[in-house]
Amino acid sequence: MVTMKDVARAAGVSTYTVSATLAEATNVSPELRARVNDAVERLGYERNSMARALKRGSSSLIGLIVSDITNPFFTELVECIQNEARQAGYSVLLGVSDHDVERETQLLRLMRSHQAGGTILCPAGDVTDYGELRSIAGQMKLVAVDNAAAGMGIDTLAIDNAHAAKLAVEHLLALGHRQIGMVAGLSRQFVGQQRLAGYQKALAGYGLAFEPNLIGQGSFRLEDGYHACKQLLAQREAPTAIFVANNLMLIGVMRALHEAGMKVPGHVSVCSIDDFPWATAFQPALTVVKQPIAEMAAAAFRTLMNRLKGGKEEPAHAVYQVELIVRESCAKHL
Amino acid sequence: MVTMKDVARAAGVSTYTVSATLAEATNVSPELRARVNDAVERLGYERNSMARALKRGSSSLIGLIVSDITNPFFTELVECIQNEARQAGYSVLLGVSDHDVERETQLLRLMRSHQAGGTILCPAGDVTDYGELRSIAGQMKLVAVDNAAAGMGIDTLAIDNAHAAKLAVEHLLALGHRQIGMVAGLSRQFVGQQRLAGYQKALAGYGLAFEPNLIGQGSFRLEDGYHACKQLLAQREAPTAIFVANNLMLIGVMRALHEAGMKVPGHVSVCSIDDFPWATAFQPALTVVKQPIAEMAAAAFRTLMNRLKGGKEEPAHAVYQVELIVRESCAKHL
DNA sequence: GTGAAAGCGCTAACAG
DNA sequence: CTGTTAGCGCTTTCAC
Repeated sequence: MVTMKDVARAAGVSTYTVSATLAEATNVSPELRARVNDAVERLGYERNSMARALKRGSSSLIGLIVSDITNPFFTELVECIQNEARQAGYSVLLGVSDHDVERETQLLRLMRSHQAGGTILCPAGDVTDYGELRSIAGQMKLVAVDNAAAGMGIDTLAIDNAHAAKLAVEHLLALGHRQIGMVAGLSRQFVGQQRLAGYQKALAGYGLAFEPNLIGQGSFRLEDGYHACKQLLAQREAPTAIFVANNLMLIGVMRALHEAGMKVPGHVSVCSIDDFPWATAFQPALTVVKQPIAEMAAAAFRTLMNRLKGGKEEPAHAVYQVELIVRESCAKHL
Repeated sequence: MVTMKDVARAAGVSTYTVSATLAEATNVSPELRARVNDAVERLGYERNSMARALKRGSSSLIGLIVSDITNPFFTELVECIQNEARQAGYSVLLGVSDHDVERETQLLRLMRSHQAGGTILCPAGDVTDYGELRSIAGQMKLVAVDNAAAGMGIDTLAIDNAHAAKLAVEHLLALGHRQIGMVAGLSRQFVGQQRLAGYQKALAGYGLAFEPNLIGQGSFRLEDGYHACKQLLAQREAPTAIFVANNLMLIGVMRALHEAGMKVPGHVSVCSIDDFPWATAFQPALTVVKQPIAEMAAAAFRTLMNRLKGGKEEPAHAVYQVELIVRESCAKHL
């Protein structure tokens, strides 16, 4: 392994000159600078980030923890944050919690151990799970996205999930549906709770009673959507429309519907939260509530950078606007 | 920041004892071990991976470079490799090259700079782009997956892309299609070249002439599929079937077909390479050639670990079996 | 404008 | 079984 010392020797200068040249300091004479660059090139030298981080007390790493990278929402979030980070000269250490608070905790420790100055976290759990979150994080800055609510003591960014769900369900209601099923998400997460609450609120707004049999419980995974939908279909009074709490479960729902020979929106209308590339390729194109992912990703990174630069404001909870995108998967109930 | 020294002082032992306890060495008395663990707990100590890596000369990081994480193939690959790595005590530093060889090179340098012992790379370019790959990598071990061919001087894992394409096209041929269009991928990548070659080979096997007008050129991105498909549809003699070189472009194709009011498989049959979760949720469910992603991911990681442990075999090129999964998107041509 | 030298926090060889 | 100590490669202060 070629070190800075080697480069210094090859260039006939001290390690300081090498370090300064690499850091693009202004006080190195053009001549030495050239000799250094030449030696770097010739030896194929690459600066050791570990030694650098150790000395400087901080690495150029940020942590990014998501619960499930195969969920298109998170995929895009990772893509966007990764981009932001690269442009700012940071690299991302990726962690996947698989919706497991335990594993999330380990990952947080890992990020800290790697001297990540900060971590963007898509929490797997509830606010109650995060009592010791601050102590795990230590000096590391934390920003929570998606499954986050005010009161975690850190900066958070999310949509108004109850509102998003309400929007979708009201769309169904406005089309005349009264038997509206829901494939709900993890009830121990805010996101799951709030989307269910939004559904109930929409129903209540129309003077409709909440019917527990119309709720299929899931945990945001594909298979959950599949099974919950089958279960819904088996009801005495099957729903004429189904609201699905996220896109991964929507896949499962569509698969179940497909298998059952149910046409969308002919037999049953479907809408869900989270837009994704496939939504328009579908026949019918899928009606969804869209979260502004790129915007949230950029803001999350910006928020983290602010903290890294020593921002001392009170932790803020930013709420992002969603948009109902009406396509073709919901029809009037006759 | 709490260091090992702090822990040692708090526990009334030397740093060695702390280090040994943390390393689960067997030669620390239970009593001291307990005192150390207690102090670690109390102080919220987390070992500094940077210092550790610096001292040991290697970090517990592996690099993972993919060209596009929103491509479900890569998403799943990342998911799988990430899982393997975690189980083996490694963390993954994620890089996205966006099909750009230049950026890929930078990422490789980055991985090296972070002391990644090895990197799993999904190359963005052609073999000719990799003359200096070894010098960029330095001591770092490299394993190439997906867009890789023998002769890169490193371990590679891939499917037989020509065969995969041939399989798909022959399926179309067997159904009676003779006007078969193709939405091809980046011609500067192996994968793109070989899938096109497979298409041509299948045609040749049926004594059919290659018709350049039936090829829509793309670069594996969603929009390419969309535009290439539109272009194909505008031909004097529009194809009765379309073979799409990857799943991201397939989205674009399905979107274009949807917009044009073309029914699948009524008006046009469609098949592509890469299975993905949505394929069965679609109506019709999509016929695809499936790559054994989990298997390849596990093998890639295993191969890398072998090199990390000093394996000295000749670089090998492992070829994986694909499988044509016939679903509903291809119908007999009447 | 440049060099020498002191550590950053940790591991491991050596000494007890 | 435990403590002491010499660096790992780098940045940066201080001296020239």
